[in-house]
Amino acid sequence: MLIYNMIMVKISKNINNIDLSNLLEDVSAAYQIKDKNKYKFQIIAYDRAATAVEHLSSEAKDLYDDGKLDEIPGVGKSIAGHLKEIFSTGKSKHFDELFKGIPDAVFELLPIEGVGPKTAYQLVTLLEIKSPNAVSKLLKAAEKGKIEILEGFGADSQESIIKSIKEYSSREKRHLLNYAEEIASNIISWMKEDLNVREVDALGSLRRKASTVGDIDIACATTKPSITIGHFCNYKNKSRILEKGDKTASIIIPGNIQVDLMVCPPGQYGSVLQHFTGSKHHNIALREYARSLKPSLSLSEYGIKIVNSEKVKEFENEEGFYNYLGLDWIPPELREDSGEIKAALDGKLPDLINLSDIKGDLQIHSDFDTQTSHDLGLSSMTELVKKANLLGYEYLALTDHNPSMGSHNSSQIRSLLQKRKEIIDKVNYSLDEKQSVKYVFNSLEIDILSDGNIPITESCLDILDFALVSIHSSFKQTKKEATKRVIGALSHPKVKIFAHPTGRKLNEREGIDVDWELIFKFCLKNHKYLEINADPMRLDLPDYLIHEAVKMGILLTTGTDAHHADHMDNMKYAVYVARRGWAEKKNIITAKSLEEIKNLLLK
DNA sequence: GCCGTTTTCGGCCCGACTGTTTTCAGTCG
Repeated sequence: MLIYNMIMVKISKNINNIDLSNLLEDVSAAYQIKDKNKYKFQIIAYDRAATAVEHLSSEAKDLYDDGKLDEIPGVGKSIAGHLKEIFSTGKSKHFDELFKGIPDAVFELLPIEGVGPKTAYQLVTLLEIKSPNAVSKLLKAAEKGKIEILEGFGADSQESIIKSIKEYSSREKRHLLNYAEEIASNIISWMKEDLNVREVDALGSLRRKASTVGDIDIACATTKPSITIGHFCNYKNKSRILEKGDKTASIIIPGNIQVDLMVCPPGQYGSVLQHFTGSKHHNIALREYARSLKPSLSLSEYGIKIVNSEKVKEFENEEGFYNYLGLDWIPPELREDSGEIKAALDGKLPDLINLSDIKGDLQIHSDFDTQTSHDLGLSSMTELVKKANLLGYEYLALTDHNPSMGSHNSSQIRSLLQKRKEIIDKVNYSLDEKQSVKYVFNSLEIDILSDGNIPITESCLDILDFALVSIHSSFKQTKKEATKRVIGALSHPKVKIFAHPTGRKLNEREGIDVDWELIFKFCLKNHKYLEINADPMRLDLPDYLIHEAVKMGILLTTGTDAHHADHMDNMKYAVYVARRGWAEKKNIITAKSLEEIKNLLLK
C-alpha cells in the first residue's frame, strides 16, 4: 500500500496501474474512516474502481492520453475527473481534502492481515505512530504490551497483530500453480482419510487454474461437519490453526501458506463449490444478475432463495445451481467477470480446448549441443520422441537454442545446423507405423536481438522447417522500440512462432511493454502464431492477452519449453491458460492434425 | 459514486468468524 504523497512524487513521471489502484483503495479507506455509513456507496464505488484499474489490460495512463478513462467499467464521470486532474496536474483537490486529518501511517498499516481502516486509524492515533516505518513501530508497541491496554483492544488482539506483522514481513509471494496443485493434492488425500467426507475439491484460484495462487481453498461435503473440521485442524503438516468455526477453518502450513476449509452437508455441495470457487468478481456479478431477475433472487453458499423469503433451495451440484438461474454451467476457468455470465445466458459459452485435443508439442529442447549461450536440454532426441509417443502425439518440434553469436561465424553455424538436420532426418526415418509420432519438425528457438535482428542468416534459416523467435534480453525498452523489435524479428518468412511473447517470469519480472494490438494485427495478416508457453514459471501468453488474441481470430500454439522429457508433462498448464483465455480447439494449431499444421508451418 | 434485459432514479452481494462486547463492529473472502 503506497501512501498518497509517495504516489504524488511518481505522478509527474508515470503512474502505473498498481499505484493508481492502491490510491483508489486508500480513498475508499479514507471514506471508511470518516463515516462508514454515510459514505457506504462511495466506498463500494472506489473499491470497484480500484479493482477495475488493477485488472486493466492496458495502462490507465495510455487510456488517459487517448481520452478513454471513463470507458473503464466502474469508473464514472466523477472518478474519471479526479484521475484526469491527477494525470494533468499531479494532484487531486478532492483527494487532498479527503486525506486531510488522516496520518500517512494509517495507510502503511493496511496491508497487515486483520487490520482494516478503522483499526489502523485507532492504533495510529492512540499510539501516536508516525510514518515512515509505521509497521515496525506498531510491532515494537505491541511487544511492549501497549495495545492490550487500549480501549477496544485486548490481549488476544494484541497477540494476533504481532503474529500478522511477523507473517506479513516474511510473507511469501503468490505460489506457482504447479506448486499449489501439489500442496492441495496432499491435503485432499488427508481429508479423504476422514470417512465422513463424501466429496472434497480444491477451489478458489486453484480450481480456476489462475497462474499464481494465494491461499489454498478446500471444500468438503461431509455427514459430520465438526469431526471433519477437527480432522482438518489435525493436519500433520500444519504450523498453526488460524481460525476454527462450525463451518470453516483455516490453518497455516510451513512456508506461510494459508489453507482454508469449508464444510457442508452433501445436499448443499453445489452451492458451496460455486461460492468458494469464485472469483469474487464473478460471484458479485452473478449475485447482481440474480437480484435483477423476477422474482429477485439471493445467492449464498447455502443455495438460492427469493429475496426476503426464508426458504432456501439447495443444490447438490453446480450445474443445477447455474441452470436454476437460467444459465449454462460456466467452466471455473472463465469465472472472472469478463463476459461469461452474458455468454452463459445467451448459450454462447466457448467450447473450451481440452488436454486430450493436443496433438503435438512445438517447443522442446534436446541435448544436441548447438553451442548456445542458453541451457541445453537434458534428454536425447530419441528419448523425447519416446515420450511424445507415450503422450500420443502426432508430431513434435525440436527447438534447441541458436548457437551463440560471439563464438561462431556464419559458416560454422551453418555446418552445425546441417549436422543437426541430418540427425533429425535419421530420427524421422526411424519412425514407423507402431508409433503415434509421424513427424519431428526441425526447428530452432532464436533470440530476438535488441534491435530486432536475429543472429542467424537466411541461408541458415533455410536448413530449418520453421523457426521460433523469443526475447531473452533487454526487457526494459520503450514500448515503441520493443514493438518495432518484435515485428522486425517476426518478419522473416521462416519465422512462424513468437515464443513466450511477454517474456515475463511469474514472481520475478514483468514482461516487455509492447503495443499488443499492433503485434496481433501483424500476426494475423502474416500468418504468425503466438505461443502459449506451458512452463509453470512463464504461462506466457497470459490469459487476458490470449482472450484478446482469440477475439481477433489469431491462431495460437502450445509448447512446453521442455529441457527434459519429463517436462513434456507440463502441457496441461498451457491448456489451463488457453481455457482461461476462452480458447477453443479451432484457435490452437497444436490441436490440428499433422497435415493441417504442415500447411501452416511449412508454407 | 456507479449504472441500466426493471430503472436516467433508486437501488447497490452475502455470510462467517473474531474479539470485545452484552448486541455488534470490523475484517475477510
